[in-house]
Amino acid sequence: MTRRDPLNREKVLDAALALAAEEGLKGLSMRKLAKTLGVEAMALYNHVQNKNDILDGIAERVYRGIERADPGSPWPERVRVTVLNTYLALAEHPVVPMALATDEANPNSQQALLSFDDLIGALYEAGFDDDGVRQALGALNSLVFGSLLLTTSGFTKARKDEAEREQEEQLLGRIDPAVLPNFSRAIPALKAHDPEPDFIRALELLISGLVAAAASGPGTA
Amino acid sequence: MTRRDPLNREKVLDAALALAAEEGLKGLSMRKLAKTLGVEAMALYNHVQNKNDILDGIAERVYRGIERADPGSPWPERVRVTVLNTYLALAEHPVVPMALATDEANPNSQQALLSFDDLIGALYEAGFDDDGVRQALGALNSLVFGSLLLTTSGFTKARKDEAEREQEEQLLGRIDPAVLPNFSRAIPALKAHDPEPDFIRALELLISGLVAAAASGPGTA
DNA sequence: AGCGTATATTTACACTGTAAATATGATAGA
DNA sequence: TCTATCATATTTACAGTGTAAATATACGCT
Repeated sequence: MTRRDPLNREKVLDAALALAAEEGLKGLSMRKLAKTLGVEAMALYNHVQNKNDILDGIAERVYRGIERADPGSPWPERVRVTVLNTYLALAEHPVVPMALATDEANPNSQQALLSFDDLIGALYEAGFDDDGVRQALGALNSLVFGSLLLTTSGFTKARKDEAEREQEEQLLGRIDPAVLPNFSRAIPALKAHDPEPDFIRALELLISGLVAAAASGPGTA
Repeated sequence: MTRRDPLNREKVLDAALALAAEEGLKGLSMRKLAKTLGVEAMALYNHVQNKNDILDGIAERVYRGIERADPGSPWPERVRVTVLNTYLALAEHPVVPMALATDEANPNSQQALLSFDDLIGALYEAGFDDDGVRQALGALNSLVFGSLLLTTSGFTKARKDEAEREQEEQLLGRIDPAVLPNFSRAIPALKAHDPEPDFIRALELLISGLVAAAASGPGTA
């Protein structure tokens, strides 16, 4: 039953990205994905190795969309732009950091390594030695993925359905200001917020630290 | 078939923590868990609401094990100790950050909120306003979870089995130093490393930034 | 001794990913 | 035009998942 307009990998990845955007990583199943394409589940396997391959594919695609920093700009700016662009690209497709963190997608795709390469290049140029580069890279990466995952998961998730919102209300109601005085006080500020400005501030904090460390000697990040 | 020594919630959580330590979050299934307890899967439901309840339980238990900072110490030290102790406790049970990040466990358990409360208290004492507290808390949390998840997942995972190691070798072999000059150079430094010292350095970086921000005025973190 | 209750098992259902075998239909060659 | 080939899609199947419902078991108490 070859169709007049047969499937191909790109269409499968398109549909997967769309389905994951609606239903999340756990809602992305081969059968449901196939249904959105008007096909049976096993048909997908003609165009894709398996489900992990799909996740690898969408991760690689999202990484490909990351705008690269101007190689001529000073290194702190290169770090800032590379990290921020990575954050922004991944934030548009929360399924990707999720899949990377749960090891369902390969974090070392060729496209991902390109971004890493830019970042590492900037850090070497800053004067860090190998250990310093590893530390700085780890810190920046941690901030990106931590921010993305925390804002996606229950900590501070922006999009909540009715049941979740109700459960949250219940939680806040059960909080005893005598037991958690500081948390209670901070509750209004912790309410769902645009995570991007907070991320940018944290990134600036980290970059300032890196600039200071780079100036004060090689090695220590 | 009540047994001479019946199950209880604590035993289930013990076994779940042990099984998850061996097989990871995805390897933790009700049937396998039951088997380690010499019981059928449905027996677990007499002591636990469902699988999410188990994950909530082990998360809460791990959070309970976090040593709290001396309330008398200066705020940067309180931040340092609270964050580090959180990191250390979660690092011993990687399944917990994983379950929190994937929304399979409740990140706002009573025990978790206790740690948050300490942290938030320290930040208010530092002079941050509500927004500053939210930003600083988010940055610290992101660093903790990002570090934990990245070192657990494929990015820089320490424990790898044979297949993974082989796949990694293959990946490194396919890297073209002309395409990824900086990454190639950094490969030796990126090899599996103890993540804890790197985390501590990154945390110090962040805390330094917070100290500076707190001194320079209220609000901005 | 026998009843009630807490606990454990059995069975069942709707899902999951995917291997293997089969069917379909478009295309290339005679 | 007929037919053989081959890429594509479907069907069937299996082992696994979480868990609802019904059933069986054995303990403690009166």
